[in-house]
Amino acid sequence: MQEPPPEPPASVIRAWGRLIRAERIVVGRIEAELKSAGFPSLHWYDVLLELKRGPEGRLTPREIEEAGLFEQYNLSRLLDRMENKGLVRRIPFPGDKRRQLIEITEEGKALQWRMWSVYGAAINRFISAKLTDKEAGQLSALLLKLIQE
Amino acid sequence: MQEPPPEPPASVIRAWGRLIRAERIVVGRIEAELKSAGFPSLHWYDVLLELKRGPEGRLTPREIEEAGLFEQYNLSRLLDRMENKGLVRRIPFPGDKRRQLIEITEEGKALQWRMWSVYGAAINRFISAKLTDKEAGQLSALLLKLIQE
DNA sequence: CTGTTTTTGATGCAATTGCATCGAGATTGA
DNA sequence: TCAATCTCGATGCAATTGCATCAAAAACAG
Repeated sequence: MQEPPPEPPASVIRAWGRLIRAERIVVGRIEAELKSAGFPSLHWYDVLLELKRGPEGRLTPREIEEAGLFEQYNLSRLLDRMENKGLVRRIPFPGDKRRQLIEITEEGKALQWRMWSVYGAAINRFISAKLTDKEAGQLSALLLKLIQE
Repeated sequence: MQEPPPEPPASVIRAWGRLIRAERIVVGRIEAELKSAGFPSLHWYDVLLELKRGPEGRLTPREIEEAGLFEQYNLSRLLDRMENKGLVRRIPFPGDKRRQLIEITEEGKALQWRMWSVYGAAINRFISAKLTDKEAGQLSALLLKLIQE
């Protein structure tokens, strides 16, 4: 015999609802800023930033996938689009013909840089302005608990 | 002359990254549970729940849109799909021929209920298990600051 | 009133995402 | 060694989302 699962606590349900809302609202606002400045979406930015941080500006698709929580098939096609725009370049992976390395181009680096000026300003406006440094730290710590395991 | 915008504080950048990650990870886990139990996505659930709470199980599309942060065109088509499955019904809005009321059906109510047993259990597993009641309250309070304005 | 503007919901079309599966190349295990 | 399995990335096709715009009805302004 199995009991029905206990109702989640009201505090948890409220936190969960706000997590979804806060994420959507802030992402929406930031995406709107990027778009109105003529830039592509945050996904593009994420790929560019990960690559820039990687050794020699290179990562395998799998690494990008994990870092940015992409689906394999979505990333594959996103990289197609980015390659078409000259932001990244696919190069062979030495010693394994299945794999490949994605390398950020100079153009890609430049775009990441230009996007950051808008993105950073948006973060300031939509997040820094609403939280003290201490509160931001508390928020990070709480969210980390959710991510772990 | 305009200064470049100051870099957002590291604490804020970290919190922002975690907000995105936490949301995606938890949504992903919960959606996976729902799907593997044969249920539709959280969007459907959100619509059903809002309707169930509304007076007589009825709301206008605009009200659902605002409550669930839907785009107008997405909601319009989501309601098409839900109506096709017999979960909701469109009825005329008395005194305004532009508007309409969306009414949840008995089938819709039943689905919301069955989904909740899986959804609630998932919330327990993925959130309640990770946060104390007090922490959930702190998280809500911090996220509220982000949402406001 | 009556012409203009606003609100509400729908829809054609393009872009993106999700799902299933594929082919090529590595890796494993008897 | 070599057949079976697994990993990596791509892709056909369906579903969903985003964008622009529309038509109808209501609200508004003179």
